[in-house]
Amino acid sequence: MRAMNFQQLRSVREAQRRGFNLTEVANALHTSQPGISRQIRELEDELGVEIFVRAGKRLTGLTPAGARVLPWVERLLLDADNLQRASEDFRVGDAGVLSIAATHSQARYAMPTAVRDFRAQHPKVQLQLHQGSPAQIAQMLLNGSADVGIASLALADEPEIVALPCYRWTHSVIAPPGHPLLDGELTLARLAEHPVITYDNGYTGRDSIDHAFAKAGLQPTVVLTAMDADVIKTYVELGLGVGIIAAIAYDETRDAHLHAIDARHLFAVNTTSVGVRRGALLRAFAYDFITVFAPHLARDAVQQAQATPSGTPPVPL
Amino acid sequence: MRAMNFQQLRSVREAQRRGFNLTEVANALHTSQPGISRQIRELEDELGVEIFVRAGKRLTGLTPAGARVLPWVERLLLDADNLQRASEDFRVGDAGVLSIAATHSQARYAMPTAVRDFRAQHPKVQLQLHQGSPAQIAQMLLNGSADVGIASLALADEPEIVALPCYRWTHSVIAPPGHPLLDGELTLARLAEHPVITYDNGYTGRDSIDHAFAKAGLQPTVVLTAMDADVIKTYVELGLGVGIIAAIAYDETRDAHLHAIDARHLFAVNTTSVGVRRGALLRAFAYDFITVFAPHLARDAVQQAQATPSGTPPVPL
DNA sequence: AGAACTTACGATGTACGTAACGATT
DNA sequence: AATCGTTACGTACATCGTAAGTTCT
Repeated sequence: MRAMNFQQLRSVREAQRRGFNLTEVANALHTSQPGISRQIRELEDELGVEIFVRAGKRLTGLTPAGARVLPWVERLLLDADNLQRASEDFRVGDAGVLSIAATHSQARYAMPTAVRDFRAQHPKVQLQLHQGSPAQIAQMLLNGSADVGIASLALADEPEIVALPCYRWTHSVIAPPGHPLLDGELTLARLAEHPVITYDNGYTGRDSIDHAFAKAGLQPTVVLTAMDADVIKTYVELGLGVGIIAAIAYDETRDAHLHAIDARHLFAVNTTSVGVRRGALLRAFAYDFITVFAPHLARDAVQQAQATPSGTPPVPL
Repeated sequence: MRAMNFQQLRSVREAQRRGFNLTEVANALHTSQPGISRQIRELEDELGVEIFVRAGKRLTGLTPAGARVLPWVERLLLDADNLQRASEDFRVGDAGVLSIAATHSQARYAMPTAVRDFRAQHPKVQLQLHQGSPAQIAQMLLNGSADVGIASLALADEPEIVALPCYRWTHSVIAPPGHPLLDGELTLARLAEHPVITYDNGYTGRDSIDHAFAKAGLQPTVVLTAMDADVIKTYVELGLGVGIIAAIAYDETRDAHLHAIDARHLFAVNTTSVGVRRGALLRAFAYDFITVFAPHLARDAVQQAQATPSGTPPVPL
């Protein structure tokens, strides 16, 4: 009696993730390519169903059966991880690794106090802080390389990720001392007369900036974009233009050589969210971190949200 | 690199189900007892956590870690079944076995037309009809020996079972021709003057019968109880008393030698539910059966309900 | 003494990597 | 010709059942 095993499941999952290239899968799983080939065949035999479409000898895609079956493979492997993590809480108690993926803005301006408090509470937990775009953060959550993601609402696009709103923030305009924008009322029209430096597409509320200008029928000259406010500030100091950054990124004492004007009346309010993979169990301290970062998100609330709330069973049909 | 495997998981699950008696587990899983012992040890080693409490050599209970870990073991095995079933739909198409557990009343009076229609739609599906008490039905759903359960709302007690209301029904009183109860208005007080024959505790709305009498401060003489209306009718015919049965169980032509009086004004309305295990994927035809039985329960609606709606993540804390 | 779990051991079978082969681009 | 997947094969290791050993009731 030969039964399904986890190595087979991993092979199949990885084959899909790596675009059906078994050689690549073998490298990723640190084993030989013929081994992978066999594992996949064996699972297909076991289930009595072809999972992959084979064009001659190459794998080129998923069969309908494969598409139906794969979500369950993912779920099974996710649950296997959950089982491991559930026992880790007992095995090593309050020690371990917490991997957080965040955008630069969050890591630099929103998270420091939470990280400090968390470290005090859990000195034995090693923190890994990964930076990336919201899309990269989502990817890290999905493949398990990050436990917690912190970014703007963009995470909510992915159905397998639960995004929990943490706090709301607005933009500020920054300019060098003496800049004409600093006098008088700040309007979109006046702002659009100057060269603008702001965030890259997809980052930190860039959408709401674009949207506001578009809605007003204005086309500002964006002379430079960057992933983070520090870079933007640098170029604003150099006189390349005025900056539009998250209000939280301006510090009156540290950034004394720049002036900030509240711009909350110009651009839509933004929301920062904590993202976690749906259905994934986190270590106890990971839930603690979330609570430290956003006090209204207690463990129960997060788990409730993760449990699979909206109609998203692994199998759509 | 030795990894977790399903046999270990099965051993652990079965050990809990069978009250920590490994010899019994070994029989249930058709293997040797030392094998089970090893499987359990291996999983504990793998997870680095003791799952079972050992008093000397015997297993006596779950450790706190075990209690935390076991729901994930269950989930993993459930998902493994789901994976199998998902592929079965492709492997054998519209063939297979559908196991339905129902109370006698449901099987005898509510299900026949649904079964007939279902058989016409799915001639290649073998139907297994199991009878049992609501508690037994719940048990069968939980251990996978039934796919679909049909019973009164009692199924809803178990959080791992989703009970979907199907239809509502009321009771009738039956009596032999010429019985004094047949003349005049039927009241609880008059009913309580006669010996009563009705369902066993826990069956088919027995609760609502008891409750109605208790609320009226009456204590009827229940001279005989049975699991099903056929037995009750037999003894009512013999003149042992008047019967209280589900209205649906009285057929005017077949039961011509008995008279029925509508008793819906005396006892609370009852609800019959279809129960399925939460988180379990069913074969496509199983969803079809549910829809045939209760047309408002389409596949999507059932799956939605199964997905884990109310806050019941596998791990409570 | 008996029931229940563990340890020990030997046979069977499974898993995996290397190497050779076949097919596709 | 190069890339990619399959087949073949031998070794190493894992699994499982039997039998003996140990501990608790």
